[in-house]
Amino acid sequence: MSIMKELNNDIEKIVEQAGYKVENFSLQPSGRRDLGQFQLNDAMNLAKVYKKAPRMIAEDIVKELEKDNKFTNLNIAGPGFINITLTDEYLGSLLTKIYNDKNNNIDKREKKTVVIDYGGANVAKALHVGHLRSANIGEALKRLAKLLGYEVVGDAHLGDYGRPLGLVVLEIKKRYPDLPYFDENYTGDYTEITLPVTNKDLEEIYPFASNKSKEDEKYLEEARDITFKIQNHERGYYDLWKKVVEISKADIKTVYDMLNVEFELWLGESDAAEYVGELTNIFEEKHALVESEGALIVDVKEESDKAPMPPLLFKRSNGTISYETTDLATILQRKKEINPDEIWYCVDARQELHFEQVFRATKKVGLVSDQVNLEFIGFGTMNGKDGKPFKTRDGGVMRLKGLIDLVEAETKKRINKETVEEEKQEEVAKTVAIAALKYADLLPFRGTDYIFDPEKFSDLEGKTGPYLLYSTIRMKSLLNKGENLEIGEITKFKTETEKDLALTILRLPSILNKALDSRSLNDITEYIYKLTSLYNTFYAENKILTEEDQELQKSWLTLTKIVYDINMMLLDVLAIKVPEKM
RNA sequence: GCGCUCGUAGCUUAGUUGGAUAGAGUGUUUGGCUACGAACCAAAAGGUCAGGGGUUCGAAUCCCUUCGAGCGCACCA
Repeated sequence: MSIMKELNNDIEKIVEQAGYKVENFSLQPSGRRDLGQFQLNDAMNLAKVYKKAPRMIAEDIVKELEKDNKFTNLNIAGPGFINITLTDEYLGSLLTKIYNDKNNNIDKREKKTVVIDYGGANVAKALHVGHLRSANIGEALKRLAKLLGYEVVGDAHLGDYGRPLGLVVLEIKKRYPDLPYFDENYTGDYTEITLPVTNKDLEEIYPFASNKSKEDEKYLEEARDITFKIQNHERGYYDLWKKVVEISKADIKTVYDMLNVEFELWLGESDAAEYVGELTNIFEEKHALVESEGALIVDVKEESDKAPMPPLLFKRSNGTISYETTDLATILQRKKEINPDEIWYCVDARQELHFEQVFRATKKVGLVSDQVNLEFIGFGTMNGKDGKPFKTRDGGVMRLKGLIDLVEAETKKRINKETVEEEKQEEVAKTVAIAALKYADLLPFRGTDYIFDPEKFSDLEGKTGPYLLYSTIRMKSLLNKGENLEIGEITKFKTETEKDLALTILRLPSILNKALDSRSLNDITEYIYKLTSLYNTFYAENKILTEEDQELQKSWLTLTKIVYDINMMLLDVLAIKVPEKM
């Protein structure tokens, strides 16, 4: 348990001793630092319960608090705000405990297993800027949940199934009809064949085939036929499909690697396919499937619905399964293979209705136990400056790789040529670029749409990833230079800045838990900026290495180390790497 | 039409289980490198929290309403 939580519990007991019971007691950082470090707002609410003037209640509480010598400057303001300040000695001792063990500044949670679905990349299509959010948010949520004690499994959940792949295989057949894959008499091993198609070709082939299928009915019919063949594991077509997936997956992986996104599982829609039969049986046993206009649907309406709820499409009139069904099969698969307590879907907010339908159908037939929490974690759309979904100037989507290159070109210009060895400069430029990109993306609240502007991601000053890296590296450099000096205890504060810094450090456990509760990273991105900029103020105010008061110097170095450790931990949660120098 | 998400400084935004004086960054103006890394620090100016009404000790936050924006509403995924 964090020391802040202990302090919170101590004060709750003191309030009880004063004769008052508060629901969900929580000590809050003060909004008026001129009056105190912490504030208790409960006297106003207690006034109604105990039918007593709030200021009288506040006085009772303060009287009890005064008995404890770790508090100072206790006062009551306004209608009954209680302001609490910790003595320097006590505040310093709290920080020393955090220096000794960072678990004193974290509140872990009860263990549970969570699957996070945050990939959604499609085979044979380039990752575009729209994939940035799910990758960043999902990866960071996963790391945050892990830090707080959950078992977490991230799944890339590749879009590797269905008609798009049929189209790609068809187009390859048109272009290279002589490949052994299409030769019925071929009896050799397909894995030994080198495909004359690169990932780059695939990215061109899919849009080409997709457009052609819209104009050419016969072509579309052929694609449907090939899709069917692939799904039935027909020799040749199935093997070519696997090859295409393999090529594309390798490329997708390199982009995710750049973003420090690491999936525990690289499963795809096709991996859930083998569960469709079992899934259909379950739905049939529960009599949940209804025929409608030649298709099989599941009625997912509920009485409390305010809006019309369309039925879930289980099987299309042409016999193929819909992506709702694929998602249902995936839930069944995860239940059988992982048996998680929760499944989180980190996807674009526009998919909310789809997942609502899937979740309802899941519950309707009891696919997973009622205890299992299926959660839709939607994020806002990336819009262009015109307020519409972002498009490049020529109307296309901007590739993720292109965006990374763009930012990298900016960071490259700023590399410190004197501290960074020449052979490392390119790698450092990339690391800093990724930091800029990820931090800018994680800064706005998850739920709302945000304006995507490539220039915004290229900002390297102010509230940005590079600022955090720069400051953190500077702390490390300072600690290295002072490695022979004493460190390990905080006994003295010189200015309010240091105390602000100390109080900000103590807020960490509640920030982490709030972030996990709201499934949003902006609490963390805001916090790390606040902490770092406060540190930079402190850094500019004092000359630490030449300070003559050794007790003060020791306190300062200890403070520096604590902030440095928190920064490293939080940047790791955000999946942002810190170079040695930049 | 129905539903969902929103509207905060010139721009991008935080704050939304109700708390005291709405915070940042950027841009503009200005000051600071012969002190530990200036991708830094300091200061100024910039707000009818879309408009109106209500709830109460207290509203950017909750409720109602008007205006405006984006998105979704079964055989694409």
